Amino acid sequence: MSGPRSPRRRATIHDVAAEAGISRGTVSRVLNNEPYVSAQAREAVEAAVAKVGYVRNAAARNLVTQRSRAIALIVHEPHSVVLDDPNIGNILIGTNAVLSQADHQLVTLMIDSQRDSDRVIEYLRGGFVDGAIILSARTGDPISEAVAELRLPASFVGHPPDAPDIPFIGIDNRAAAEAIVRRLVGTGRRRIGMLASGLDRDSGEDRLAGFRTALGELFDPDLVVRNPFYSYTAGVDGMSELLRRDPTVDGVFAASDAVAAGALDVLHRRGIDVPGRVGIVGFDDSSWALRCTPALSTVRQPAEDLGRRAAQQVLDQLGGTDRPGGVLLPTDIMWRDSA
Amino acid sequence: MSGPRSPRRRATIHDVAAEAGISRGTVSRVLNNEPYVSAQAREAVEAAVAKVGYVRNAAARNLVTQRSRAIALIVHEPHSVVLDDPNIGNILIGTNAVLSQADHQLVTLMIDSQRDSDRVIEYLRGGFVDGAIILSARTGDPISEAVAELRLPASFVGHPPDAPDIPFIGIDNRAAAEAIVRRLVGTGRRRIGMLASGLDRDSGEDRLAGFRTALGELFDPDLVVRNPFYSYTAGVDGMSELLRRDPTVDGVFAASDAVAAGALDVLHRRGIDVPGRVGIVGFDDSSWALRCTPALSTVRQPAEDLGRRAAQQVLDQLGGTDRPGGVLLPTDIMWRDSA
DNA sequence: TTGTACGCGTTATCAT
DNA sequence: ATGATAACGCGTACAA
Repeated sequence: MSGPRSPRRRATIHDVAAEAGISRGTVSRVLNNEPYVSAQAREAVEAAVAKVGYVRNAAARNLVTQRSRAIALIVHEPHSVVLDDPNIGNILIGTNAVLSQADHQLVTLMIDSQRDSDRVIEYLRGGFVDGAIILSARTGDPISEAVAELRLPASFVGHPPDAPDIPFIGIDNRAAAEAIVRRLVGTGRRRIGMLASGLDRDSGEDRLAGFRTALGELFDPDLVVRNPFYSYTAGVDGMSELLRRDPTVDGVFAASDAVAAGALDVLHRRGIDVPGRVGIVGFDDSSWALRCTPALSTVRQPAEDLGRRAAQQVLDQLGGTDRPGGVLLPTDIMWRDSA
Repeated sequence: MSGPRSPRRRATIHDVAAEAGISRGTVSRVLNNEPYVSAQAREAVEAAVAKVGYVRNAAARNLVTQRSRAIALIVHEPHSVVLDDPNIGNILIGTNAVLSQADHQLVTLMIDSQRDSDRVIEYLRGGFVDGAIILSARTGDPISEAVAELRLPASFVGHPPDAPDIPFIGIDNRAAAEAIVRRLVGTGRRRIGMLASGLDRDSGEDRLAGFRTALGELFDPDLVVRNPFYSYTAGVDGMSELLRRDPTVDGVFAASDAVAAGALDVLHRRGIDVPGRVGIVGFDDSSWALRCTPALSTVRQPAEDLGRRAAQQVLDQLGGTDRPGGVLLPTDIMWRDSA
């Protein structure tokens, strides 16, 4: 009942033309919904297509049109981090929505090793995609270099790369951090620490810079605990360390909600009341924020919109519009119960 | 300093051949590391490649080789669920590892609308990929049908599809559920409820069936609360409903760890001791499990291995090996503190 | 409105 | 070991 098993040759335009008794040119025109085809020819082609089971060959089409109608989203992270990052999912949603609308296929590529990196570069070079959106690129990234060298229409999200004139879309991490920390200071805290993460990229650096600015005189370098990852575990470890350094801390700025969640659990476990004795704020407004008790005060990062805008930037470049520069989206403070 | 801006024509083999002063055939041989090329020719080609900045065109190559060396991973879920599902990330890791090893590019495609579905089918048809791995397919899925019709080498993960002879890789949800629920019963609980999710697919159905079998006489249909999603929120709502239906419940089987986490929070909030008054077990052994207090007893799902095996199944088919049938991987019980 | 014929950039076959 | 040349399947001027 499952039809012939042999992988019989795929039908081509040629076969359709023969079946319909007309030329290949006309068949092609019908397939591409071009004008100047008689209704009669159209019908004949459609019938023939159905009969021979024709499906168009993308490689051949791409070869001649020099386009693939596909856009890559490159996630340049160790895989384990990908699943924990609440923003990536939303960025994906936004990107896919815009691309889908424009009839482009989003293909997600992940890089988890040198080998992956090389292969992805080959993939980009090969012309499998017409453009790329790059997440969390680091400085001196081979991917960024390849994109530049290929002059591939691209947009970087979450990271203003080295070159100043390259299109990117992000948020002002520094200003956002400064704003929420100021507000934390406004609640009367004086010994405020930071659980800093991701210092190998702009987001981490900038949040720390904003923290420092907001604190001014109050800033104490001893109260900054560093951890490479934006993770729950980083929060657990960081908070423990922070309490060790100074048991009198009364405020905490966590570099992300996941970090804040870890810190919160440490505080709970030690019976330290939040926000009574310690006020804590996070960053992202991810699903963690509402899952915490008390609900986390945090910076809302417009992740989905970031994805939409990045996709749009790439499409614009494809459409011949001039390369846009960088764009910073505004952030909001979601003030809840943790501070 | 950033080089010419004009998108000058990409160099082709032809250009390389001209530059090196040899034929295109030899250039192609060098590029593909084929034997029977003189060291001299090899050098000349390498120099020419560097000089003219040649990169091979994938479309042309795919057209003639009829292969793309790319494999699709199709995530057939509403996007919002994707980020919450802890298994997907691990499946991805496993799949990518195997494919990377075999020098194939993994491209992740997500489907979040009818439009997406149609486009992805077009993508598959177009020959952009040599095979596909399909996550959480549902019965009667257009994607599954397209894959079958195209005779595309494929492997379904997490779902034994309708057709009995199609390759898939999964776990025995029913047996796993039965095992952990038996163990829960073994702790002396008598009023055990289930927070059932994902009933529109095999995993949900099978876990419920296993639950029922394990309970035997103890089974009470009133104690099964259904929710379409495997989410934290489903756990919150479900647990509330369960307590409403019978405040004396002393055991809960949550269809996933996320669901269990939600249920646990409800229990905490009402001051119901776990595992003292209520024992609760989950499913997945995801990052949720250890994040809960008390740590969750749960079924360990070998997600990464699922991904590896699925990838291998596809590669095997590509290699001409016979289509493998379905494979069920064993699961373990991680017994911790929540029951 | 339709057909013809060329070109897209590679690989593969067959002489040499 | 290397060089011609024919596919691969499609889009598209250009001619009719």
